[in-house]
Amino acid sequence: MVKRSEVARAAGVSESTVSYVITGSKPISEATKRRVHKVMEEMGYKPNAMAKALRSGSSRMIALLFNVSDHHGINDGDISYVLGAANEARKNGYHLILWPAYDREIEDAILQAQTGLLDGIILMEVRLQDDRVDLLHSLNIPVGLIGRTNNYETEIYADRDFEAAEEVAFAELVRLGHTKIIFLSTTAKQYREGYGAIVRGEKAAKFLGNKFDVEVQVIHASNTIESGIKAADQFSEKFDDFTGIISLNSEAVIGFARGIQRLGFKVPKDVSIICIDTIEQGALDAEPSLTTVSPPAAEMGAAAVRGLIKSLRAENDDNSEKLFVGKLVRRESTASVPSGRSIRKDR
Amino acid sequence: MVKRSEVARAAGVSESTVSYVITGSKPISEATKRRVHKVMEEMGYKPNAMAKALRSGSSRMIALLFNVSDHHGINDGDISYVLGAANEARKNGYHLILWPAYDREIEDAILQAQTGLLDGIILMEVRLQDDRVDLLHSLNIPVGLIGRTNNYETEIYADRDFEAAEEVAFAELVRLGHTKIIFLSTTAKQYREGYGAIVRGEKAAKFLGNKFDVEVQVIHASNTIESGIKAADQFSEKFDDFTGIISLNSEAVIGFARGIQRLGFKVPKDVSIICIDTIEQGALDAEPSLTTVSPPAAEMGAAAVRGLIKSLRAENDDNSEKLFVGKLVRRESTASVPSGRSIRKDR
DNA sequence: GTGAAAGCGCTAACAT
DNA sequence: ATGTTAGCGCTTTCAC
Repeated sequence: MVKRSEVARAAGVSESTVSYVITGSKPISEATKRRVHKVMEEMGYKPNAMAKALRSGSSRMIALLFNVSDHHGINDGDISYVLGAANEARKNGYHLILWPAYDREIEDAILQAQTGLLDGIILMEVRLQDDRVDLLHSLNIPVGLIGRTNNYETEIYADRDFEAAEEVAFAELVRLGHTKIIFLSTTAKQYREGYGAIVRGEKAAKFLGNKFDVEVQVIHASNTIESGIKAADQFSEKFDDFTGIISLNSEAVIGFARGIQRLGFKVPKDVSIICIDTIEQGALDAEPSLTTVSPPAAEMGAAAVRGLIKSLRAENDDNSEKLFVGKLVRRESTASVPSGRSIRKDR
Repeated sequence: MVKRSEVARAAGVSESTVSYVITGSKPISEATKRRVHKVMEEMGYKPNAMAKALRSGSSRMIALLFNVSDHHGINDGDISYVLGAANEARKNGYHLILWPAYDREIEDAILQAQTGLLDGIILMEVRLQDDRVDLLHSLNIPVGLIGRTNNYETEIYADRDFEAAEEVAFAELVRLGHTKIIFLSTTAKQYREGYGAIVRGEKAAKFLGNKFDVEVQVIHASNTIESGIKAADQFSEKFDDFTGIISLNSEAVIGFARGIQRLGFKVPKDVSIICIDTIEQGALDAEPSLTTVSPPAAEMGAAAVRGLIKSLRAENDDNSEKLFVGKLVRRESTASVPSGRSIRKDR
């Protein structure tokens, strides 16, 4: 590896001059610049990243903490958030370390931040009250969130605008004539744990029910197909006059769609379904394919990283987008309510 | 940030002694060790990672190049390989940088390896002849593969043992009485591009057909549900007396299963399906759920990283596992061929 | 516009 | 068993 000093000698200048040429931090004559560049080129000089990091006190590394656990499978769709984040980091001269975190553990990432390995940390699956966020703040470790806490005004984050996203879904169903809408959420346990998506999502559903003057009922299911199928039973027994489904549960909705069809409901003839939070692939795999208002996951991952990097650079970030809606993609699961509709269950 | 010299002063020893205590590279008296440790603890000393990296000439960073493109969607299932890799890196004191690569580009990763930012690179979607591998070798940049080239004997890699995996599937179908088996592969284009999975997969299928003395026909489809549905037409027209399907195509198989059912074939009553290469979630989402011999993706990602790290440490790696089979998981898509069976198409 | 020199925090060869 | 010292490759005052 050829180094700075060798380049300097070969170019007949001092080491510091080479630095100035590279960083542009001082005015250097055109002639010298050219000469130095030429020598660097010829010698195949590559500046050493670790030396720069040591000197500058910044590793340009960001860790993205990716929660894994043995209990529940990984959310395949999360790869989009992660890739969006990694891509944005690279665009800005940073690098994204993928950091598997068991049980939301954060200690080892903190340790590495304190050793100077990490300039900052990105958190996913944020709760309204999130110990991890508080802890990182108290240690002065820069954090960006995909999601957000209750007091997000002071945070760096990128999150879904659940109300706006659901409003798109409600508007679509209302436009199609639906007036009785089921909101398929996750379990009470997860609600209690305070995941922003769930709490904000349910709240928005109720609010929008009023706003659009339609009846809204919430059904809970855990994030599995099985659980969705069970939810379909519940639907059939208690809510079989409802015609619209808006789902916040990317897994269960697949089972739900299957379940109600097994019970004799036609999708979309009898029941229309829109997914708010979804794995795109799952929505495509489902039968019929599901209409969605999907989160722009890659953009959100990118925005969280961009915000974090701006803050690391002490740049202002006031005008950047922090809340994302997502676009309505109409697929096979939505249709108008037939005039004079009444559900027939073919059993 | 408290540093080495401060610890040394506070403990009344020299800086190097502190180093020896930490690295254990020289014998130090128990008393001194204890004292130094106590002081480090009290002062909250954290060794600086960048200084260590500079000094040691090793960043302990590995980049995993993740191919992305605008043409074909990302394979959601790949997250398991990536997480397995990241996890293994951390276990060994390394860190995995997720590196999105457009069009299989590798130049910027090479550059960063040359700046000392990267100790090594992990490649996915490896082709039998892979320019990227050759290039990295020629530049003396350590590489690990998830997948493998034609001359893999000298490579660090973790790959599927396609023949063994398919043998599990063949054996299962044969056990169930199937004697006419369709092998659902990907497109001719991808075959020509020389992806190991496809070339080795098809070859193994033909070999195993002979070995088990069953008839094998290959059907090609691109990696979409639509394409799988079309393949079902082909099946119905030309191969409707075939009763077993073994699929190497994780996307198309979902459409294929749907397509043949629409055409009146019952799964698994008339046709049994086993997936060799699959996204677990997709196999669960499908209706009926699909029997699989899935790749142990996380293990494979881990093995590739482990091999690379061993090589970076100049350790011997001869006895480690490089080829992975995967386990048969029976689900709803497989059943015995009814005695005296003949396919009825209900149309 | 350019150079000399100090130092980021660590390690290890060479003392003692 | 412990200390002295040089230096990893870079940046950045401070001089001229």
